Amino acid sequence: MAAAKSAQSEAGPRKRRPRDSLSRAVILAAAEQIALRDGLEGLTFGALGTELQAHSTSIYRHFRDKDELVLELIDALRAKSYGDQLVSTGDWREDLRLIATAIHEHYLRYPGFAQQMAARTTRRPTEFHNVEFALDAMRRAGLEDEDATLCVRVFGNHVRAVSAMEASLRMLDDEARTMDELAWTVEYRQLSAEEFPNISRTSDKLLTVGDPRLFSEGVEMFLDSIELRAKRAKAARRKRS
Amino acid sequence: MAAAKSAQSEAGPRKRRPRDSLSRAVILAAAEQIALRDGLEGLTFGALGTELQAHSTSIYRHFRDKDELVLELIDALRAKSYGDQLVSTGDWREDLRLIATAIHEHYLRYPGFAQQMAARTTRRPTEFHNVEFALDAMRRAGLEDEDATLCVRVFGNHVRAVSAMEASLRMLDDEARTMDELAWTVEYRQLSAEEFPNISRTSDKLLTVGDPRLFSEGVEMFLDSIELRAKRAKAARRKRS
DNA sequence: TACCTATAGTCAATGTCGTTGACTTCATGG
DNA sequence: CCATGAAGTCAACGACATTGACTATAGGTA
Repeated sequence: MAAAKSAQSEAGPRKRRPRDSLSRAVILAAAEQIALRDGLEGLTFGALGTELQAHSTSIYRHFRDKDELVLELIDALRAKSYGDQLVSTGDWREDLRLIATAIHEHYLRYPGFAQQMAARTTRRPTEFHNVEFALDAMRRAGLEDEDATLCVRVFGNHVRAVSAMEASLRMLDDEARTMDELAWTVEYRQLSAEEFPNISRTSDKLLTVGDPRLFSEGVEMFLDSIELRAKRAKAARRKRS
Repeated sequence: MAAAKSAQSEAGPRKRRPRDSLSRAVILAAAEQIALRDGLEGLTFGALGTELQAHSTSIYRHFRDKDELVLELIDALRAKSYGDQLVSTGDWREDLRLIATAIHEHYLRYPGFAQQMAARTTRRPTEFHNVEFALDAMRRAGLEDEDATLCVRVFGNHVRAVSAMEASLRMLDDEARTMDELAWTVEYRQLSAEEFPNISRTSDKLLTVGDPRLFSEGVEMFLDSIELRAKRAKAARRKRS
């Protein structure tokens, strides 16, 4: 109730931040701290202000709006997380597993950003590098350029979309998640055998939603499918010549 | 400036809604109208109040909070959209295409709900029916129960996740979407051929993010992969006996 | 050195949300 | 015919992003 006007914990006439002590880099670092600690929903201008010991609206001197800040943050996190890990092993299957795993783990590390990371194109070095890396693996698998560009997109969409969905599962409140998981181990076993014969027969084998095997098996199925396409292309080439 | 206190467009002392004229069903119908017209972001309690000609907070007499309302709405839309369309053709590939297409189209029809529809388990008849339908197709494809349950999940996750991602693309403001699409037709063609040889070579063949071929090709790749698994299982059975 | 000015940080205010608690109305049934 | 409580209303709250007016200050210029 004394003199302290704003939410400064200690007394004293809260001082103004020194000039030029804020910058995009400083703000992004603070944003990363908050995102790691509280998730994306905790990343508000208010929280940023507290973290920076600055007024929340000072951020508008450096970013046009929150969207611009979030996009920059996504790119920074991506570069830091797997920007330097993508080194070819020489084995195309292993390389595609590598990039899929890197993206999957990255999304699960920042589940609050997963949705935006999956859907948007950042057109930044990290993204270019990913595409180049995957295209090269596809070529070594034996795909023609047409198939390679198609498969890069289909495979990339799969990896990003499924990772984002898994991530969004982890963002649910405990109550909702528990209910959802329970459904697959309880409710599906109680369905009538006449109406749902296949579910009844296999109900003890049904996987729960977040089962870790799902992602890796999905990747393997794509790899098989790519190999099949390469064989077909090879056969077509032989026939033509 | 006259007597009208609230935002009623016409004069007159806005009347109270007759007792018991609201119900979950009435509110859900209004919510669907708004969702169709303005998308999920337009579905606010304020908008619901206007649509119903009722006070926004009256809704709390029928739904605990907004989340409960949204989940109910998702289920209603799903049942209406493809609850009765899933009739087997006898051809397992065609059946899996059928359910994939139904889900894909449904998600694109309600892009604002796609994220929530993809991630959450509703454990309602429509969902049970989908699983049963897909399991049956897998069995007819020749998969053992272990593989069938796995593939149902992997395939289902793929379809829902990719559809949700495509849907979320359509939710971006025009500005962001235009920029993102332009990237694939312009910026990727300007990358240096030394640093990104594969991109340079294939840049005229790169598909744009929302290309309709991507979804159907992804489905076909999965179908090929499922067929391959079935063949392997058959071979293993023959060997064993 | 003393002043100017562009810029960075601050602050108060606005508008949009979801949600709450205190009201008012009114159909029912004792 | 009044008491009860459920259904609709309303004002207010707190969180949020964003805006425009302000104020202090670093760096250049006279």
